[in-house]
Amino acid sequence: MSPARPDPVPVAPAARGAHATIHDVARVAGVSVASVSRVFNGRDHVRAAMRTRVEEAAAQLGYVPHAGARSLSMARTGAIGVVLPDLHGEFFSELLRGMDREASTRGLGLLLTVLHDGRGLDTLAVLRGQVDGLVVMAPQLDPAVVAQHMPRGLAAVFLACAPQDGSASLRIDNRAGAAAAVAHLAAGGAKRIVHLSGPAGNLDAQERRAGAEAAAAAAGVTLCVVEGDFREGSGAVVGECVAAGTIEADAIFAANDMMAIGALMALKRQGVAVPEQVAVAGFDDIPLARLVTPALTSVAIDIAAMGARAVAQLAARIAAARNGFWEGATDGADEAIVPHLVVRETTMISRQGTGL
Amino acid sequence: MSPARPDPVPVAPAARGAHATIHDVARVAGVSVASVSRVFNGRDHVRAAMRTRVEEAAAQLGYVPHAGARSLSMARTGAIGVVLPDLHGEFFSELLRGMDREASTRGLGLLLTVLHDGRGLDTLAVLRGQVDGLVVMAPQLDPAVVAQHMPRGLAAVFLACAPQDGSASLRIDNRAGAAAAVAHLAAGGAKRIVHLSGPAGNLDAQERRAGAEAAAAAAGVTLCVVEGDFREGSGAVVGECVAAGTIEADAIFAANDMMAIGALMALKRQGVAVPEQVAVAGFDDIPLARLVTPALTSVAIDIAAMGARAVAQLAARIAAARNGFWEGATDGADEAIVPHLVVRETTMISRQGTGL
DNA sequence: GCGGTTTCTGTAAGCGGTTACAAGACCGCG
DNA sequence: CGCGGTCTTGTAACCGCTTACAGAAACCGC
Repeated sequence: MSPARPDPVPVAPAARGAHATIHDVARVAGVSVASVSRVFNGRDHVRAAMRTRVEEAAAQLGYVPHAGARSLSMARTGAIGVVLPDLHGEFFSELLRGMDREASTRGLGLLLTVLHDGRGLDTLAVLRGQVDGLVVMAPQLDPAVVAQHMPRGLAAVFLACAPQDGSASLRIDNRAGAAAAVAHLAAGGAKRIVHLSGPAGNLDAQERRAGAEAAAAAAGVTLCVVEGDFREGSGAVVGECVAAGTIEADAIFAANDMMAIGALMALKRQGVAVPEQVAVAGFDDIPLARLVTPALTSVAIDIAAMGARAVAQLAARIAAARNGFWEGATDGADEAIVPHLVVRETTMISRQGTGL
Repeated sequence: MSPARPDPVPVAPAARGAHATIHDVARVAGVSVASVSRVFNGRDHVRAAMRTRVEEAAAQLGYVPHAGARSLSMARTGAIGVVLPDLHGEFFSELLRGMDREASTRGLGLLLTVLHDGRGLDTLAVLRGQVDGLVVMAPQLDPAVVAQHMPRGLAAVFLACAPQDGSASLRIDNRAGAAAAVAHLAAGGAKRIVHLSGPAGNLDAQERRAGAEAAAAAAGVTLCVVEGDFREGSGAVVGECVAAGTIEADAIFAANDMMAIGALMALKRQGVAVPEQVAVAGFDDIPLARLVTPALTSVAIDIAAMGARAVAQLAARIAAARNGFWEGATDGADEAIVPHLVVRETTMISRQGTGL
């Protein structure tokens, strides 16, 4: 090796289009980088004179700290990863809205990752070092597979999907919600209820179905199940069938609102009176539910609150981890969110005088 | 200084809850960190034997590269910042959906930042070093202020707001859309149209209003403007007024669908026939528009496509910047998205036999 | 005027990767 | 067997920032 290396050159006059670094500020202000850092982070003792010199230099250079570098040395990114299934409709805007509300009060950003049908879970790994924790919602996936792909040691909260050990989770009490809807339909006089379920592989769908079946049994009414896909189209098909008499029923309970609305529209198109001839209820209580005519009875979840809660819980776990409770007894922390029934026109029957 | 410092200790046996680093992998595999890096990044020549040793060590330790460190040394984060006004409803889920679609095919993540009413723009600065570029949508803000807060040298695309110099922008041709709606109402026989505008400070609102006024003038019909707030409530108020005759009108053109729906519901409640007595049209064509009864005529924008386009344009700018075109002549690149009218029941009038 | 504090400020070692550069391994050939 | 060239691999210098630690400066009472 040549004894004198080619002289590192002080370099970087912050010209070009590039950004000024903390070194540029230090040089211009005639102080050390440590001092600049102190000025920007407050806490430490810095003399007023130096503070103003640094601030002036920074302003002059248009210096903005580099979040990436900062997060690397502080081992804290200030962002949380949100992993969601393919986004559709109001459910997701509400969820994100709630998450954002909570995250922004804590000074956290939201890094969105959508699990598209095909590839997907590998992207989870990529998140290490880019986020402080993860909120994962993947009702369509096998929990074991998800667990396997989780970056180890990263705080996580699971939302509305099968619980993982060692991680907190937030679940919707689908059974209770579905049961409430079916009980309500039965109380309104329905005798033959058709349950339009979600896809068989989906956990929410399974639980809602179970709740519906339990309530039907308890109320002594018959319940037949038709599998749908959570989209308007499958609701329409069932609506047509009921209207045509192919399926004999006096009430439809759909596992989500979009299917309920599809059914409702189909019934209307076919001239079937709702709720007089067939009552309809959905699940989720999307904003649209109260706007369709007749307004749709639905099982409501405060989606935004759920999102906010998930973020709050994650923040707590992150804090705990930072304070040394490594994979300690901090787990558990499973919460179930109990939905409530919102009764509207599609079930306002008084066929038996027992309607609510 | 003591001549022998306290011996740095090789440390970090990847135990604890922490993650294994590239050094751990190197140590276990008995190679240098450079080699591990090479194995993980493919490109370079590495002998098969070493590759497998490294891969085994990595698998054994559950090693996952640290995105933060990686982005620091490569000066590329793999994420783009999305800055949006307060999220509401389907518009945003569609927008995000489109952005995500485009971003994920390019291997980019989406870092969401919502500009809440009060504080806000300072958060933009925080993004430096955390994202490779920014898609900014801030129709409610003064462009000059936004420009001032932009981290210098960061690629950006502005969405549906006043153009910034040096940055690309994507705009909705609000004038054309509003004009089409008003022209359609006039063609259907409307003589006195009330335009329910958005908040005065909002650029979209201003442009839609201008388009409506121009079209009304061209068609020789009277147009009176009432300022709303883009939410259902203000639509309801105007609906009530029209029903009560406080405002005399035979057609309502609202600057967005939620207000149109609010008006529509109010009219229905008051027993005013739509479209026979009063026609109604909205703007945005949210999914809800076709589901209300009667179905709402609206000006449609392919929101998801717009989001996708914004991301694509940003990706192009980022690539350009990386290739040395620093704030070069690459600017301009302004695109306008022309919306189209979707005619539905609320304007299917044939009062004059001229209805569409 | 000097040791003992207390308060600043600078030096340098990380954080976890990438990568230019040079050194070593290996090969074919005269 | 020595030599130039091609592959592999290791060393170490960054990327931009934080922070433990130590040195300098200022202040104090004697």
